[in-house]
Amino acid sequence: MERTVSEVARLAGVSVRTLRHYDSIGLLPPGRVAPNGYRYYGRPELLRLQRILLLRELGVPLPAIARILDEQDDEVSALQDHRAQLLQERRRLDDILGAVDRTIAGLSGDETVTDDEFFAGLSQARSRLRDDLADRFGVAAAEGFEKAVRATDGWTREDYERMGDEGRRLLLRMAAARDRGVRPDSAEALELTEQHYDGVLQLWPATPATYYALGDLILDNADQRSIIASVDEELPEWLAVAIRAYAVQRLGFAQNDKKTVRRSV
Amino acid sequence: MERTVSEVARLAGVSVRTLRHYDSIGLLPPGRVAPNGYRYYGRPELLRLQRILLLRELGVPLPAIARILDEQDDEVSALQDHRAQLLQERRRLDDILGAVDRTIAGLSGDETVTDDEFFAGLSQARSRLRDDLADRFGVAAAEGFEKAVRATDGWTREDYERMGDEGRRLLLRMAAARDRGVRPDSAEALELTEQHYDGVLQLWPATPATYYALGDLILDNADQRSIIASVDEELPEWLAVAIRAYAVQRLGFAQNDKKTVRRSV
DNA sequence: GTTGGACTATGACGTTACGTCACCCTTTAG
DNA sequence: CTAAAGGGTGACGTAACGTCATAGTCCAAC
Repeated sequence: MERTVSEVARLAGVSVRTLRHYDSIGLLPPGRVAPNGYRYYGRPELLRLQRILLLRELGVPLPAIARILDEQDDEVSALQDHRAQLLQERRRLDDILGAVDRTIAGLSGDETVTDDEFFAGLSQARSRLRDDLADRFGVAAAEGFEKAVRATDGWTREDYERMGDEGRRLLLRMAAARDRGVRPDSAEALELTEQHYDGVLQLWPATPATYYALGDLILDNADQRSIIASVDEELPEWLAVAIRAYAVQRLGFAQNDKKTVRRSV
Repeated sequence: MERTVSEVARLAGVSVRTLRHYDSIGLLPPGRVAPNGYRYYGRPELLRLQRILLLRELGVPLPAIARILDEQDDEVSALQDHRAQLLQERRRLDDILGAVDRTIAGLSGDETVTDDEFFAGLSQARSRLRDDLADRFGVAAAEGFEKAVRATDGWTREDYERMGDEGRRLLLRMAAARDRGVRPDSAEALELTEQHYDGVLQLWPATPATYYALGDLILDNADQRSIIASVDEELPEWLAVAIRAYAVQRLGFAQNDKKTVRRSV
């Protein structure tokens, strides 16, 4: 009843190398090893191999299989844990797929939105933002915004989309940090927020006070909020706190000045 | 405007090691390398890094990113190819998830089907199969089946499920072979079918003629067909041909004998 | 007895995208 | 001038084997 490696391999539908591998990691030692080093497998080893291969097909990593088979780890709960990981993997795949789709749509000119419509929409979004800025910070701030915007006159649609990607990447990193439990006023968050501040500066001559107040704007302004929320549902609140913390801790904005800003509305 | 490794790493949110890696594989050489070996990155490298990271987040492997950026490979079609691979990955994950769920359900006693119901269902399926065998091959064959079945008297539900897994694994390997374009009468298919034949022999004293006729049974008998089709939609037809080929080429069943079998109905 | 083909064995490298030492050299602030 | 940052180059580890390269073993045929 003893089988050689190649016989077992043929019966089980695996390679000889796989059997050698399983031996070397101690997952499936042969029942007997002849003096010449040849491996021979008996019925118990064949049965164990069946169980190994079943779990392997379910995507369970080999060390986990060893635990389940040897240490009498509960098979059901082990599989349930594994199932949870598979689900997470699938969610990650879905996220990536969504991002790929959006990217393809953007790059391929998005038939549903022509360039004209794109720029019209951009212009509309800008004027809504301008009005909001004027409401909050006064006409001067809105004019500063318009002036900075003029610097983008020569931009192509691709330029905008490239910049959008860059911003989205930053938001993704913030979302990842939030996921890891990073507080919005921690040093790590301030590092990230600094990049946000730098980005904002390129489009708007923000002062410590106006940057502080931006924390409110991204919560209230529908356009801004939805951009951020599209990356992570709970990111707007986190970013708002981070922005205020950055303005206070790194830009020296004092809470007392807050009224000044409000008054300038 | 030149940045050191750590500056670039901080700005882009990657590790220094990653930049060294990208340099070593030629994906992102620094704009300038000082005599002391220090790497310095300029604006073009930062922009390239942005594009690299965007694609990386989309799950594109680094060599593919290099092709896209350097060889002017069409970005959109490259992403579409990538998208197709992601979809395939997700399908694979879904398949595994389904298998895991079925396995968990089986192992945890499947509340929806009690042991009593399980054995009742088993008994029903058996009697349907027995009737089918009697119709096709005569009462003697059906009795042989019953006799073999008695050998499983002491089996627990787990034993049955273990054996079902074994059978399913064989069917999976056949499905994989079929997917690769293996013909059901090729040598490789005969190897696999031999294992099917061995398995059948344990439950039923098949003769070359009856095994040949089993090719029809798995197509016509609803229970058998659905078991096989649940693994792969098009497997029943493939296996039917493989069974007939095996009976002829390995068991020496002659086509002329076919009438004999039919007559015995 | 030997020859040859089939089978077996043991390394060791390759794969993916870096993380993590270990060890050494510059630059810079005090 | 010294010590702390920060930079550099290997080299190993990761998951699960595939794929050589090299060498010993077995068995049937001559």
